[in-house]
Amino acid sequence: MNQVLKKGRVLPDMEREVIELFIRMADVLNLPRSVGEIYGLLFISSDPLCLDDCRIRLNISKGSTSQGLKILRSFGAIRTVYIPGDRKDYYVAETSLRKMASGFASEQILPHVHNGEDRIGRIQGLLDQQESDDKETLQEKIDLLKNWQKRAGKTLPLILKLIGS
Amino acid sequence: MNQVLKKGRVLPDMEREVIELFIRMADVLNLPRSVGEIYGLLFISSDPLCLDDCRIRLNISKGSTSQGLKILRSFGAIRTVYIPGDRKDYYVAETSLRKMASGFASEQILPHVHNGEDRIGRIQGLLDQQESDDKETLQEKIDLLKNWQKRAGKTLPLILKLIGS
DNA sequence: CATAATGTTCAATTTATACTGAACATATCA
DNA sequence: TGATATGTTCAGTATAAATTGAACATTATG
Repeated sequence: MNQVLKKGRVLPDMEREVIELFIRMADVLNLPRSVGEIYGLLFISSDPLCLDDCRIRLNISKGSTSQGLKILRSFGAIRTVYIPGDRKDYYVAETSLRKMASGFASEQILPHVHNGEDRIGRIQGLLDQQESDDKETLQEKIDLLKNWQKRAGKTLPLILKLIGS
Repeated sequence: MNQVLKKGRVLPDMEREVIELFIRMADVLNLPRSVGEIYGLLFISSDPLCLDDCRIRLNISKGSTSQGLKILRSFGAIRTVYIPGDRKDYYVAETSLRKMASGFASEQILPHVHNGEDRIGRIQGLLDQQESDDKETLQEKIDLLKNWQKRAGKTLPLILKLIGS
């Protein structure tokens, strides 16, 4: 099939459905819609696409496309391929669930976990310098938080293991 | 400590921090801010609170409070307690991570998983009734999607197991 | 060096989502 | 029964987030 025609044609039903699927996934993962669209397009595309390919086929702006690709790169959901004699960057979708999950965990989840750790530390500090009649009860609750935190920290890597290759 | 005074006083630093922590958690889980606030307040409160207690202390609207409590009830993050001689509903925070995670999974995650299953079925249908030169490649990709779906379905219950009691 | 090609950034705008508050439903009480 | 207390619903509004597009970097090319 002619490359130019292929890139130029409107999205057929199946591509639409696949992209829609990834839009929903993006939504669940708290990622912008455009990120789902771009990943879906790259996932179903038979060859690498550049920024403009995505922009045109999805009918979204340059800025959104650039941001979207950046986010996808940030957790390893896409990978750059070099095409000789072309200055543009071309992308393909990474298909290893393991890689993506691990990238997503470390880039999008861990920061929140660490943020939570900090905050719990600060809460403990506030309790320590406080004199109150229900100090013990409060301490129990903070201990509960610490326990959740610990379990979250341990479960995350286990999940990645479970997801396998 | 006097019950009336206690309920009426402004939120002290520690409660603020705890609530802030749950606001962040709610954000990660794609839940409205108010849901995090309400859960946080109930979590740190030493006694059950009714809708109006939450509304007043958090300074949010009746509607938000009602909706938030409904969402928290929907996945078992809070529990109603009966207080004799009072017509109001009183709530306490559920503290079993297991219960909450399982409720959250079945109420907030599984519907998306099922939705995805449906869509993948539809995509397979579209491919079946199509004659294209790259049919095999596309079938491989759909198979990949099915594989992800299957692993997601199997991993979810395992996560719940891991989280333990 | 000037021009063109490519990608990034960010202020302004649009869009999606959550929140508000008044009207409503329901239950209790006098 | 009418008045009061409690909670829900939902149309309108406010808020937060994503998107746009033009200006700006950067790099290549003639």
